[in-house]
Amino acid sequence: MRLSRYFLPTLRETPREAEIVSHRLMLRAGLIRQQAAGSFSWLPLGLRVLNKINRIVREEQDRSGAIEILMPTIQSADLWRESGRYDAYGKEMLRIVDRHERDMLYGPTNEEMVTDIFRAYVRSYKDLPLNLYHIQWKFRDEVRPRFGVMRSREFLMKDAYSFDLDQAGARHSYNKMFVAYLRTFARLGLKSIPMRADTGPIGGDLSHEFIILASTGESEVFCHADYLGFETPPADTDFDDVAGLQAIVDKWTSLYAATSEMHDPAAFDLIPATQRMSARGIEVGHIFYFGTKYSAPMRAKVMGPDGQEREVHMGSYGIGPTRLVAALIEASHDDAGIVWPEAAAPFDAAILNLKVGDAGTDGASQKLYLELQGAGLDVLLDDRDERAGGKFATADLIGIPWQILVGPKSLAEGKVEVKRRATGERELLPLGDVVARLKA
RNA sequence: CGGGGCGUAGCGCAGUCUGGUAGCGCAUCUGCUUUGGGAGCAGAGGGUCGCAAGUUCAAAUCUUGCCGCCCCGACCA
Repeated sequence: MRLSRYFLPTLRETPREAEIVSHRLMLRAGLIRQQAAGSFSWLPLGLRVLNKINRIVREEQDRSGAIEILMPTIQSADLWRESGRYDAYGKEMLRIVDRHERDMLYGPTNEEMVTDIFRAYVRSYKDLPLNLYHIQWKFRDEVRPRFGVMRSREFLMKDAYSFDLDQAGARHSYNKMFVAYLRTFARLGLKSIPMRADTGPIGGDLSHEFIILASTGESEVFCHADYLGFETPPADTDFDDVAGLQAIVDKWTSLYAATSEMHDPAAFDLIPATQRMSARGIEVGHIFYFGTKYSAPMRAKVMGPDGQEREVHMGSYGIGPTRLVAALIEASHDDAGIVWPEAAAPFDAAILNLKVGDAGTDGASQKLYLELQGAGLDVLLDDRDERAGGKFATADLIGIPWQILVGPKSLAEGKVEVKRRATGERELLPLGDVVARLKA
């Protein structure tokens, strides 16, 4: 993409309403625009990041055996009356009446709807286990939206729903998501720690929040420092290996870890003092097992091997991609701007033509641009007729992992300077070596 | 929902107390000079001062009502 033809509205000054660093940087780097309280448009650069996150989320959901669908945002109130949640949910749910005076709602979550899909088609235990997920916009009419996309009213959520014949099966489904979540966050360059959680309005009796540590995090967390050294389950993990998965989950739940709501100071004090860690954290995922909470009132049953009908055991599993964008920034930024992990970066590399109009730098920039694209990289070419300083500031602000400076001085020796955003390291490389360096 | 704050050019702000020509910086546009870390000079464009009613010869400024946004608390992916 040529920056001169792109839509990248960066701001030099921080809009007044933005308080936390991720919100400030998202506005300044031109990722989002606020449209109302807790409601945001995603601008081109922000959408790129969001799409990259979604792709990783999808890959790990698919790897674990979950299957993608897409359900509507607007739901009928009748489904929610069946589960009893239409009255229970409260004012957070945005209720709408259509032209025929039918009660509708903008979905805050999809347990009822997915249960309806399930019961319409699945009759036999032989079709289990089943895990259906979608990535869809949700609306929760928060009392107080804040912190930009961290707590917005409209937000994107990956929500998965598992169906099993019994509790043991459901436990395995839960463990699959548990491992998939560990992998998803790790691939985004985040160290996540599963913490036992309150089950809240979704209900149920087994639940974990996945918390990433960030000094500006919204909640206080307490955990054993050894979690930071735990290894992420590898890509070739066998998700059908019941005992193997259970062993991974057991390991990742073996040490103390709790958010402030679930904190037990006595248990925390049992950790050796050097390994006691209290920090700030951001919740990026939440998983629940809730048994027959929905299958019972909604009569989602299958025939078992013994010829008996029984209610399926369910779980639900959420990740907020829009919130993850903010969480990534909270976890990784500096005074100059965002420092994207490579997996989430909107572009892999930026070429900075330091003297637009100069035949040498113009030609070299163009050549590099085509070469890097040909090598399969997403490249942003800063070909604006602007001073170099502005280009550096923009590139740092939007956090592209690699910056390639094409200026007349180094070019005189046939070289360009390659800079890493994360470390600030620079090296002078012959033009022809750039592709190999970035691919390495 | 309780408490507090703020709405003036795209962004950041001054002006409001004490009513009297609507300003500053950045951004934008034009020209020239510049080009290795947010350039310099000269010029230009851009405003229902959140909305409405009221007071007044006169309202960004005073009064009342409403709307929007932000922060703290309670609540939450």
